[in-house]
Amino acid sequence: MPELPEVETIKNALSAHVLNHTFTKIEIFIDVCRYPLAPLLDKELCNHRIMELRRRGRYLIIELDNFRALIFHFGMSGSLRVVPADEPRRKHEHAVFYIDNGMTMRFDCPRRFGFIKTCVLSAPGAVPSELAELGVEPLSDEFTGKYLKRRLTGRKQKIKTAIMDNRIVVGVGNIYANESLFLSGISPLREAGTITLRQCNELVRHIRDTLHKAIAAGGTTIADFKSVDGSEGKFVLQLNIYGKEGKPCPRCEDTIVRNIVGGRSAFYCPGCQK
DNA sequence: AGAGATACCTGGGAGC
DNA sequence: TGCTCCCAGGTATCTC
Repeated sequence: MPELPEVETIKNALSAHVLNHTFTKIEIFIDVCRYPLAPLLDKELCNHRIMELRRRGRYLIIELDNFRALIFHFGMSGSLRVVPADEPRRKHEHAVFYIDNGMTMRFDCPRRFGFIKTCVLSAPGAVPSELAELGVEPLSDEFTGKYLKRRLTGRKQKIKTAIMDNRIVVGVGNIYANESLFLSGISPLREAGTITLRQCNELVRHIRDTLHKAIAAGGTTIADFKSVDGSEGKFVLQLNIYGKEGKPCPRCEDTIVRNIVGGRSAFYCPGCQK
């Protein structure tokens, strides 16, 4: 699944192929991914220079020279690859962008959880209004224990739900949330507002740590993508708690349990996560 | 307004 | 072997 580091990777690799180029044609092959794809047929998206690629959270933004922008989200199975225009289309390539250099950029999304939106920017370089509410980047200096504590104060929702809320911090998925709560010794069921500053510091440290490990482990994906063959890399993360229901806790050997929190599986050790 | 539930979708694994 | 069922995931939207 494209996590935050992988979207960054996609952005960097894609830049070389599309920056300062134009799309000459856009084709869609299904009506709807997460949202309708018909807006991609807007002629304003073609024959305008691609000015900049940006990442915000798990969103990729491609900005054109006419205030138009494309916002990509890859859901859990989406990807972009750049291949020659005459290469046969794969089953789940739902949108094909023809580039003025003979290549195509293809949006592949088997589970259709991803999306492509179009938007009009208020100014060059502006944040699309759709993304204005997003919280801080987890690897930035803004994401500190103090910041987290401030955002959690007074919140009654569970801590796991809170750290997965992208209005607070972007890019913390279910696996990261489970793992970083385990490493911090905090139960996912804890009321967010009761987490102390000290625990917030720990949580921030472990979220960053887990992300950094994911980046390191994602190296294969990076290499593959740069070769533009689009093959998926092995995203390997050392998991302590995720998916380990019924197994002994690696820290205290109590039995790991699973609970549904915010509609998602929460794995935790009742012995050492309080 | 805050918080929780749900829809969206399909590949893949489990169970029969 | 082949069938059915259910689950995973992030976001937007709905309801309470």
